[in-house]
Parts: sequence; C-alpha cells; structure tokens
Amino acid sequence: MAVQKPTSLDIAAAAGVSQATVSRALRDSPQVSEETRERVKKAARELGYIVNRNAAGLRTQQTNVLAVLLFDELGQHRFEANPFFLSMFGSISHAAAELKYDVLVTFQEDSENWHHDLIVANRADGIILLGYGDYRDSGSKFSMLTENECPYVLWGPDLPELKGKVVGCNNIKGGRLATEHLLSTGRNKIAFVGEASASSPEFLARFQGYSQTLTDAGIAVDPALQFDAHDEQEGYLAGLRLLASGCQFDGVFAVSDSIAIGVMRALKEADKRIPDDIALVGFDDLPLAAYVEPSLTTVRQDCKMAGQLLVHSLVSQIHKKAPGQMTIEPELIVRQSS
Amino acid sequence: MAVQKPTSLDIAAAAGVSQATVSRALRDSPQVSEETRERVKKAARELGYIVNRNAAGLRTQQTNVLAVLLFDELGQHRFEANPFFLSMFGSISHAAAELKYDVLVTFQEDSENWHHDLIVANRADGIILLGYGDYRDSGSKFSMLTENECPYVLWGPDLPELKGKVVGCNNIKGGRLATEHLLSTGRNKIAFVGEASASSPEFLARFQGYSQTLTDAGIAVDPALQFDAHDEQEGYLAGLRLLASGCQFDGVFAVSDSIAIGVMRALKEADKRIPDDIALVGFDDLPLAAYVEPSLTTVRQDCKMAGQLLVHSLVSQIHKKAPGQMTIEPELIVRQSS
DNA sequence: TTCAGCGATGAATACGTATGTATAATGAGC
DNA sequence: GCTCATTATACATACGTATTCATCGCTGAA
Repeated sequence: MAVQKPTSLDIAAAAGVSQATVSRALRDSPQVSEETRERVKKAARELGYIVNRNAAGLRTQQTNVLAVLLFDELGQHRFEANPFFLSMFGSISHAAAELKYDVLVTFQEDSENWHHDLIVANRADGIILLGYGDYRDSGSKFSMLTENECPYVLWGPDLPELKGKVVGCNNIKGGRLATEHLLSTGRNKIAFVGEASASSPEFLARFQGYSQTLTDAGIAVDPALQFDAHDEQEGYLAGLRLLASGCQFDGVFAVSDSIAIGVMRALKEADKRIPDDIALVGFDDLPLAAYVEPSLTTVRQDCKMAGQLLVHSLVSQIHKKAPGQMTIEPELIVRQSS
Repeated sequence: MAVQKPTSLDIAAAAGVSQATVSRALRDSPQVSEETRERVKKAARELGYIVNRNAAGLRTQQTNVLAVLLFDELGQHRFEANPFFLSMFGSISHAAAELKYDVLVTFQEDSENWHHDLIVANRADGIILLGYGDYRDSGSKFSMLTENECPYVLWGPDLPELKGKVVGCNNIKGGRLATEHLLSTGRNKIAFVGEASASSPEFLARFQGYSQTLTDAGIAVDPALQFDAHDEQEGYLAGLRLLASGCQFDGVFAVSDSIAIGVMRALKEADKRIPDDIALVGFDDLPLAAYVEPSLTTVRQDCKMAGQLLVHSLVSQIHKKAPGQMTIEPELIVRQSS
C-alpha cells in the first residue's frame, strides 16, 4: 500500500531500542518505562507506523474481526426493504469500533451452507447472525458452530435451546403494548395478522402478548380474527380475507410494519377510514411507517441498543466472560393510524 | 476457534507429501501432478482444513479484503434513510465474494480523519468510499491515498481531478429524463429543488440536465423557480417558499426522493392536487417512493450494477489493470405523481 | 551408455509481530 | 563492599503460509 511501509524494526532503529521494546511500548505494557514508551510512540507517529494485522494476528491467533452474517433468503430486495437490520448494523459497527474490532460482512443466501460459515468464522473471532429466519430444529442447526467452539450470537427469539446466544426484543411485551393501546382507544374486536406458530417464534411471542392482554381484559381470543402473513403482499391478502370474512372488527394488530402496510392497503381499497372505522398498529417502526398515510402507530425496537448488546455479548463470549443484558424493551409509538 | 485447527503441515502428513506441495496443490499450481493434487485436496476436505488468512496474508502481503468506508456525516439516521447505499452495499458484497474478496465495513463520521483511512487501508487491499459528500478541493483530499499508492474508488460525480477513481450515474442524463418527462406531460413551468452549485457536483449535473432540456425546448431557465434543499425537511421548506413566491409552476423536479417527499408534504398542506395541479419527479427510487401518496415518479439508479462496477474497477486497480466501465445509466420510473 | 532436459517434489526461508527467557543496570540492606 | 531483589531492555523463537532454490527420477537424443 504505502510505498514502503515501516515495520516495528524500523521504529526500533529510529528510537534506538529493540523490536521487542517497540512492540511492548505500543501495546502499553507496564514492563517498559514511561520515557522509552514516549520515545517509541513518537518515532512510530513520525514514521507513520501501523501495526501489520496479519503478522499480529498470526502471532496472537486472533483477528480482531467480528463477522456479520446476513441471511437474506428473499434476495437482495428483502434487505433493502428491511432498514431495521441496517440501523442495527450501524450500531454494531460503532460498538465494535469502540472495542477495537473490525466488522466483516457477508451476505448469506443459503442458510444450510455451514461450511461457508466456518470459513467466515476462520477469518473472525466471532460471528453475529442477522435475519436468520427459520428456527425449526434450531438447536442442531447451530451445533457446527458450537462444536467448533466458535463464539456466536444471533438476533432473534428467546428460545431455551439457544440460551446465552440470542439477543432479542421482549416480543411478548411488544404484543401487549400494541394490544393494550388498541383497547385503551376503545377497540375490543381486535384482529391479529401474522403467524402464530413455532416456526416464527418472534411472531408467536407477539401473538402471546396479544392474546394475554385480551384474556386479561376479559375478551375472548377469536381464531376467526387471526390471519397468516409474512410480508406486505401477504398482509394485503390477509386484509382482503379479513374483510371478506364478514367478521366484525374495529382494530388490527399486525406483527410487522410491512404487514401492517399491506393491511392498510386492503382497508383503504375497501374505503374503510383509518383510524375512525378501524385502528391499525404495526411492529418495528420502519422509517416508512412515518410516511404512509395515515402514519402508522407501531412498536419500536431500539436497534441501536440491540446492536450494542449483540457486540457486547459476543465479545464477552470471546473473552469467556459472562454475558450481560440480552433483551431490549419495546416502545409504543403512537401515530395517526390508531 | 476450532478445538485444534489443522495446518497445512497436518494435511502434508495425511497426504504423505511436503507442506510445500500442499500449498501448491490447494492453490492449483501447475507444478503439482493431477494425482497428488487430488490426494491433497481429499485430505484437506476430510480434516476440515481452512487456509489461515493471517499467515497467507503475511506471506503474500495482501489481505484479500476490500474496505468500504461509509461517510455518514448526518449520523446514523441518514444511512437509515438512505437505502440506496444499502442496496449498493449488497451488490458490492456479492461482487466481491465472486472475486474471493471479503468486505470490511467502517462507518466514518469524520471525513477529515485520513489517518484512520490509512489504518483501514492497511487492513485491506483497496477501499471503496460511499456517501462522501463534500467535493470542494477534492483533488487534495484524496492525495493521502494517492501518495500511499492505495487503490480506491468512490461513488460520486465525474470530476476530472478524480479521473479513473469515480463510479457514478450519468446525472446529466438523469436530469434530462426527469425534465423531458415533465415536458411530455404538458408541463412547461418546471421548478427545480436541490442545489445547483459545485459543492454538490451530482446535484449540479442533474441541474444541468434540467436546464439543457428546458433550453432545448425553447423554455427560459428561470432562477426564480430554483430553490436549495438537501433533505426532506429542507425540501418541505423549499416547497413552502416556492408556494409563497407567487410564481406560477405546474411541475417540480427534485434532485432526490427525500427532497421530493418534503416538497410533496408542502404541496399537500397547501391543498395542491398531485399530479393534477402540479406534477412531481424525484431521483433515486427509494423504496419509500412507491409507498408515499401519490406514489412518486422518479429516476432510478441501478445500484446493483453500481456496486459491481465499484468492485471491478477497484480490483482492476489492485491488479494494475485498466479500469472498465465507470458509469451507469439512469432510468425513469413513472408513477402517480406525474 | 551418457547426459541434457524436464517434471514433480522436498528443503529452506522470510513475511512482521508478540512474548518467554536471559541479561544488564540499579538500588537497598546488611 | 557484597548480595539480592527489582527493573528495563535485548535476544530468540514461533505463529502458518507461499515461494525460491535444490534435488531426484525419468525420458529421449546423441
């Protein structure tokens, strides 16, 4: 890169000490006296010395790199439509930088190709999995990483078999916040759009918050008001089915903003007034949520905090320390749609 | 990472050859016979061998890593609101993977801190600069990188002093597309919202496309219809000023979708009908553009192609080869707002 | 039969750092 | 004045790979 990059030997010559002392001085070892430390650092600064990461890594057997694996099964478009991971990625990057880690990013299209994961792992001290969507049989899926003692964390649901590896939102509480809010505005026939099954544990938890809240309020949970959906288009279709079902309803809790926006499209096409006829609440607080009409009430996840927690717990694993906090709290953002 | 990672020596022992032969076989050197190559590869597969990048990099003096510097002067929010870079980043990642490069990402808050850039450069074979916004005196700004013979490319305007380093959109043509479209729908009093100055060369080029098109059509370019703006809020304010100015206008070309959405907000507040009273065209094709009401006509930049061009031209530089194509063509996306 | 030429492999080395061990310098205690 | 503990530094080595140079066996021409 540089015309001729200086090595620690060059610094040693310039400062009149040995290469070993240079290394120790730059790493602030207590073994080296204050005076020589300063002399060495000054020489390093003047020569524009930068530690060679390959050599240092080879010696110390670590990379000071965290890998982020982005599972993107729906192709590029999904990530494009999911700014949540992007924001989180931003905070991951910042948090990692503070701890002197670089961040290596890989788009992972095939979530079965664990060999590739290991290759990535080989270039990093630990890995962060984002957007991993399929948690069926999740214990065995991660066994390869576990067997190889590869530190990893993922953003996702709080499954017992992944104890200590998962950072996630308190989804049950999120579901409660949304449902309680709808109840507080006088709605009591509240539909649920999303998937309440074990293959989407996060959605399931939000459903649990929804149904717990209804039960607590003495309202029966009506399966006729539950519709499956995973994205905008399916949300739209679910909205159509909901309208066609003939069921009475005055509120809708959608498990994601994308789905909510699809539902909103269906409702608007049917000339329903939002929120007058039907109140609508989403989940995630995508930037989009503030711009649709009417703007969408939603449950926000603090993605900045999320990124920090991911990095901190991963680094804790790397250093064999106890992980700290692993859950972030959701927050209700009230807008026009409710 | 692994309990005990095998080295090339282990493979050598398993295959009954020397370490040198292992290295050659795995790198498909013609010096090694077909038979032993297979034997070595088989052994490597069975032992789960993965080349140690630190050691390889130390030996070859390269990292096989491309660094992406994301200049993010407006803080985390801007990147969050700018999915364009995200999509581009996705294609960068894919293109890099095809060429066996990893991608290291760094958020860069201070565009003056070139020392940090060099540190990053030291960990990569080349760097890609995204979102670098200030091109005043741009020649000298990049001199540090040039002096150190550090390969780099950036996404930006086609400035002569950055010849061979810039991949960008044909912004003049983009401005023409937008303006020609507005003309073709019968508008002839077309306002421009953005900044037509050298400190934003991309916006300036779009303005040139706008003014050239008007001139070609025999329409005078009216400075009274030009307003500065850089983001949604400033677009809103520009919209208010435009309305308050009393000037007649029936179309608006905004240099970005964010600005266009701000203008749209101002127009709607003033009860202007879009597109009946005023037609509106943006630039970028953010995902948001399809969701606002009315949906926004805009000029799309092919970010997938852009990412590929960035990677390919950077790798060309690294290998001291001639760069290829450096420009992508814009495309008009017509929606409801025009 | 001899030897040049060639193809395939092994031995040896260097990349730049971090660190264990040895050594020199200093001061305290008797 | 001598020993011994303490400190600061130098010396030496290993990390795992890629590559240069040397070696060896073999073929074919003289």
